[in-house]
Amino acid sequence: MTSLGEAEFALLDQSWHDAITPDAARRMLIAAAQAFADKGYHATTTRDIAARAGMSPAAVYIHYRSKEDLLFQISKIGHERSLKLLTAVQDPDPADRMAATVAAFASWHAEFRTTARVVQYELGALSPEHHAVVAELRRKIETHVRVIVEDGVKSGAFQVPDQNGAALAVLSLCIDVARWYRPDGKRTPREIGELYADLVLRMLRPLS
Amino acid sequence: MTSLGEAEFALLDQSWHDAITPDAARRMLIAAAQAFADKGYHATTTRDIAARAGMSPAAVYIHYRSKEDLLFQISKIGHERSLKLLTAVQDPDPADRMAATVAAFASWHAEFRTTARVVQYELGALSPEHHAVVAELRRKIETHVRVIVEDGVKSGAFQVPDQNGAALAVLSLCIDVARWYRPDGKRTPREIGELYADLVLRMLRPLS
DNA sequence: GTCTATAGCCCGATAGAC
DNA sequence: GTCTATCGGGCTATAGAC
Repeated sequence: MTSLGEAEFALLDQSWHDAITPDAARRMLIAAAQAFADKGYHATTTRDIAARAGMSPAAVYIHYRSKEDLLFQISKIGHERSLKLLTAVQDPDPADRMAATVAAFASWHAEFRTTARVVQYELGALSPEHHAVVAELRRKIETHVRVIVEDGVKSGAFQVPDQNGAALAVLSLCIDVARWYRPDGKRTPREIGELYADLVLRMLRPLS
Repeated sequence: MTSLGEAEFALLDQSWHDAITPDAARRMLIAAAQAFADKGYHATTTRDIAARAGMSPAAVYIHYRSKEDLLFQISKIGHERSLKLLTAVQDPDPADRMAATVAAFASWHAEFRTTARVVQYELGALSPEHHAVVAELRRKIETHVRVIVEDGVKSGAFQVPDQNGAALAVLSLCIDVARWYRPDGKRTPREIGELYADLVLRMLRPLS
């Protein structure tokens, strides 16, 4: 494993520390998240996951029911994390709230790109029952952003012809960071958050 | 097959008519594109593809070397199509050119969502040699958009703190349409193009 | 060009020892 | 809780008849 891989493991291990115990279960989940993010769920074998975690293929089934169960845990907790990120922003001014929300949401998709890619691109691999759980979390995320746009339009801070369309574009912009971001790229996650907060405020600001 | 599926087939058949002959090869390629877009490359079996095309599993190998070859044809021609879409816009005014470019690029990702999803989300499944061919086309697409931003900044039509960052955001916004667009959604591809052209011009316009 | 049949391989998941 | 060994099945691709 490269030192970049080790750094990423340490970051993810800290990030998942509260949610998953014991250690072996967490190691397996992080291995799965990295494999799913790299190659996609269907291209990943349970043997891949076990090898990344330094265990035998059968060890996957000690802590998880199936490969899909592993995906569900990553997706569910990942969605809960990103929703919590949004609800933590409490600024009463709509423009400030939008800027802080976009900065947090976009930079999360860069910093936790591994988790974010699983969250955003592997929905279709979930079982119908598990997909329904995650879809409910996604609705909450979408509503949260739409409300900020609506508040801004009410207060006069924003002026857009299509509020739902604008909210869709804001979410889309942040989510797509998980697709193009590379850890060795020019911009840090924080810089991406700042850049995007600025671009979104320009997009929503009233025409002068 | 549903009537929606038949309508989509007719659209794609027309779209691929010039590029792929004979008919059986084109039918197979369209079947593959629909399967890859629905479930992803790795989740799609050659049996799926053949069944969608109404042929036997072995028929895939009459016109294509492998499953990956089928993916490469879709990806390469899809990238060429979307690049051609951009170079067709020739307006001398940077703001008008950007608006027309974004409208065309975003609406293509909606109307040809099936092809676009393969183009944007299955790069990792290409062989290294095939990936290199497609990566060169992607660089041309990125450069094309970056030049419009630069021209607009030079002319004073645009004012942004980070030109590369702004070009990245514009491309990202259009590409992500392929992820969220649904044919039965509220907005037509044309309406999405118009919405996005407006939002992008707001984003790039000088602060007053 | 298209079919049926199948070779050869690898997958997800389980059994049972320790 | 982790291992080795393996089952049953589905996969990509090919062989050979028509």
